Amino acid sequence: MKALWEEFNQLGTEMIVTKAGRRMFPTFQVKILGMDTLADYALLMDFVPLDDKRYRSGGWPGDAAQTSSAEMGRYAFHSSAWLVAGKADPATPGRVHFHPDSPAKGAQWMRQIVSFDKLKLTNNLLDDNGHIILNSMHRYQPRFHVVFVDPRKDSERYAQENFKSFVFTETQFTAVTAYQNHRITQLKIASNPFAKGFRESDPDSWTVSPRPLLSVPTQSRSSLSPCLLKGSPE
Amino acid sequence: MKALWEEFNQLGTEMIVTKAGRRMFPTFQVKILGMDTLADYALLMDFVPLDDKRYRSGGWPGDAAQTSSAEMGRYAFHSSAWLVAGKADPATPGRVHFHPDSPAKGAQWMRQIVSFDKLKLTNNLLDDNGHIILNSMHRYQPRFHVVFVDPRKDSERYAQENFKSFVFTETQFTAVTAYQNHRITQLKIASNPFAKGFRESDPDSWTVSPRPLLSVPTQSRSSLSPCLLKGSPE
DNA sequence: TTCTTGTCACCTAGGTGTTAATAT
DNA sequence: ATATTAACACCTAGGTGACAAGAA
Repeated sequence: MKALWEEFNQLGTEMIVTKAGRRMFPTFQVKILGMDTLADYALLMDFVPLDDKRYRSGGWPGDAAQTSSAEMGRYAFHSSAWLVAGKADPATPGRVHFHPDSPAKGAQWMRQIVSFDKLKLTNNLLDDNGHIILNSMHRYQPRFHVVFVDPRKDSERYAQENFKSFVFTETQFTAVTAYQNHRITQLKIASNPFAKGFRESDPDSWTVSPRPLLSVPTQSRSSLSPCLLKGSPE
Repeated sequence: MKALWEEFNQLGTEMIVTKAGRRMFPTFQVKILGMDTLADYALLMDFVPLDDKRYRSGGWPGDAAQTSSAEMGRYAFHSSAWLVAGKADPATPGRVHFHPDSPAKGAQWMRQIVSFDKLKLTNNLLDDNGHIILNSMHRYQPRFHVVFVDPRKDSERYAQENFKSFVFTETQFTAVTAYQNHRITQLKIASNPFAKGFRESDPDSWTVSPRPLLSVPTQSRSSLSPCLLKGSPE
């Protein structure tokens, strides 16, 4: 699903945040290699601000080249640019999302793709469902962490060497309470099965190729320790 | 939910088995007390034959007292008795269902009621979904086991003392591919939320009392170590 | 004006007993 | 005859963006 992340990223990925908590789409998922089969690991994610700015939806009525004709919708006027609205709001409570299967053996984690589809984003500063709290209209970079559960008694001493972090730049996004770029909306509708109700193309054409994905297999992912991971998040 | 199990048991509980696997209803669930908060435990269930017999649906056309008029359905003729049809079929592959949260700390298990709602029963001898395999038209007794995960290196030596088993006789049942006793069918429809589509009573009456449960709080559960458990399965 | 909230129709995903057809 | 199977309508449970109303 790396291609899908990059397709969103080229448009400027947006993720909805709600009071109750909203899943990410695409889902962040990884294929893991190189773990000690018999050792225990915890897998988790967190989110770091990409900058210290607050954004707002900008209007470029004249930019007809970027936003041509037909696919222009209600928010098309907003979709052409993000403008800096000022300094970032106060940082949200820093939370971490443990993959619910944590802890588990290396063999278990490597058996198949690990999916963080239970992770939810919220803009409620007082959330007590354990969801990730983000500021709307701010940009974030998801991070993935692997923590080795050290069996030694004085494991605290080795905390620094017992985890590795990974960043996939194509998964960065802007948190929003409503989509700003109409092209993002259309791509979500086209690719998220739960949004199928808003598709309006000829149903027959979906039968053969359910998703109009770009077929650009660009290899631009970044990782702090690429040797440990195979593939990339979905 | 102990009252519900007993209500079914008084009629002769039946559980559907299918090729794909079918949940049990009621769900087996327990409230646990007395664990070591910091120790690891695995929780699991298995099923033992209650006897070495095969049953068949018997008909007592004359028993009008038991099966009176209105609630008689298509299988009413069958519902009045179970007849012994002969010796038990060859034993099914003996399987065990680990609660999916296993292993976990005692504190985690005791935090709330533990529910075995992921457990599924099948009659497919070649099942490879890890479901519990049972012979249709045979009677079974569910068992619940608590296994202490011994941190000692030679933990195998203490295997015998590191687990305890519990039996609740009100959860015994006959495995079937289709319900035989029409009263069981009606009680399932009345009490299982997923069968709500088959309820046909006055919708208004459900508003106040969603389930016509018996209010007989008979205390007849058996347990090999009652002191460890509080309450009973649902 | 711009952003946020709550409700909604419309989906996915999967658990029910029913029913008709098939198997034993 | 009796038991099993597979397709089905009808539910629960919850994930979508649209939309109208509200807030800043």
